[in-house]
Amino acid sequence: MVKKNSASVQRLIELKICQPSDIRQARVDAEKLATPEYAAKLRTTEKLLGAIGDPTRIKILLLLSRREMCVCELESALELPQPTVSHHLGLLEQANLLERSKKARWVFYKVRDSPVLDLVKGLML
Amino acid sequence: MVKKNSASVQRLIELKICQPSDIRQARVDAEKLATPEYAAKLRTTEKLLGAIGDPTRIKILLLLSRREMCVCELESALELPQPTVSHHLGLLEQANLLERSKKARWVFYKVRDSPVLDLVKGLML
DNA sequence: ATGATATATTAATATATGTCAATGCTTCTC
DNA sequence: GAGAAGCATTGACATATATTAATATATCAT
Repeated sequence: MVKKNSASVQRLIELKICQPSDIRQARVDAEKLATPEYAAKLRTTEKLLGAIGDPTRIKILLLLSRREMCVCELESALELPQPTVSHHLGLLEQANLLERSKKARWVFYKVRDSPVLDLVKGLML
Repeated sequence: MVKKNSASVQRLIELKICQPSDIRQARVDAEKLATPEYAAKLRTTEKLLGAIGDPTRIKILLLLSRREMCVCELESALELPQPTVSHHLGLLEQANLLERSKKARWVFYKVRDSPVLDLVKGLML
């Protein structure tokens, strides 16, 4: 199960550009990243971070960070067709960044507290 | 230049589900988001946040957050071909999350301090 | 109940993005 | 200087994602 270092990495050690302990540590880190638990956490994190890597969704988060809004309001504010807005709202909700609630026949979305939201606001406001 | 509210939004106001002031505020927000300065900031933010929305790049950031590493080390740790690693490193560097330096014939990358990096570490470590 | 409204879902298409072989460039070694 | 090592770039391909028309679902008004 122990993986051999590549020739390049061996050379790094021989030339004392890297300490062997560093290489060992890196391998431990890498193996930890390949662990099932880490893989699961990685997927969650990836979905979360992927959700905020889109300009439309950044705009939606900023609009909703002021107050909750329904789909048709966002549609009007963003000047985008309704299925497009719903699609992005769905992704943000799946990433646990939004929360929905029905009022009459409207569906309102509001932001959930999250360090991710704070980051987006910090970068954009 | 003033945009009319959609029929749906008009109805929201008439039924007093939304205050007219809210709708006005939302329009102001939306117009601000359409501004050239905001568009530029949005592109920067999008590139930055897009950079961390990929599992390989998350792994790279975590490995580099311990110490700087050269491409061949990452290649070996991630078990990915060199062009793939270089590609991701390029994106992270363009997003200003990494810094390069040459030592002998190796190129070392190290993380730059950033709230974005802190977020990734917070989510994964 | 019927038609209208608000939203979600589906499906098709276009675009963007990740992957990696091949190649080029630079620096080192001999 | 010739060859090798380390990395970046290019190009081709596969996959993923955004967009949006069409449709489905659920709720409301009358």
